[in-house]
Amino acid sequence: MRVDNKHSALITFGENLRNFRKEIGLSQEELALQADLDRAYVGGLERGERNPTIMSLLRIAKPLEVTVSELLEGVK
Amino acid sequence: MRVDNKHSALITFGENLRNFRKEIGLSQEELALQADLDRAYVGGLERGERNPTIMSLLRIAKPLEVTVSELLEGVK
DNA sequence: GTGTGACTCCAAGTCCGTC
DNA sequence: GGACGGACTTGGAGTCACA
Repeated sequence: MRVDNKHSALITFGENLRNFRKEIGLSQEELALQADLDRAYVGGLERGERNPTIMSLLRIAKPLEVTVSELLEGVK
Repeated sequence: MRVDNKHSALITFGENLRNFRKEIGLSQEELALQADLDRAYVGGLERGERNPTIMSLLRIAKPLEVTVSELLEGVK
């Protein structure tokens, strides 16, 4: 299920994710492939519609070459 | 269900959490109350047996007066 | 290349308890 | 105060088709 009531924390995380992804010049599709995730799932993360767990954050962080902590900078 | 195969990322997070909690001088029970979480759940987090979501991290971070990013420092 | 709704499956998170 | 377990409900993980 998607997060209907989008929380600002998830929006902020999604923006961070999108920024990091673009910096490295990947498409959602390419990132999804490298993170071994579905591209629709990655898209949902960027739009703040998902509330991922630490382990999911870890899978996303690795191909972006950032830490989980960096992905969550400014999240409150 | 509890996480049987404890991942090092979750162990690291659990240690961070325990350190922050003790610094502020709260019991697991008191923290759970302030975070509006179950006391058994907070214990499980500290032991690295749980894989929390961003929103759960946020609830824990608030009473500890730290950021989610700080809670996940060193997690990889 | 991305957004979105709908779906299944199983883990996140709750609530009770004992030691 | 903290570790741990059983049983339960909710919601995240993961996937697909189609726009």
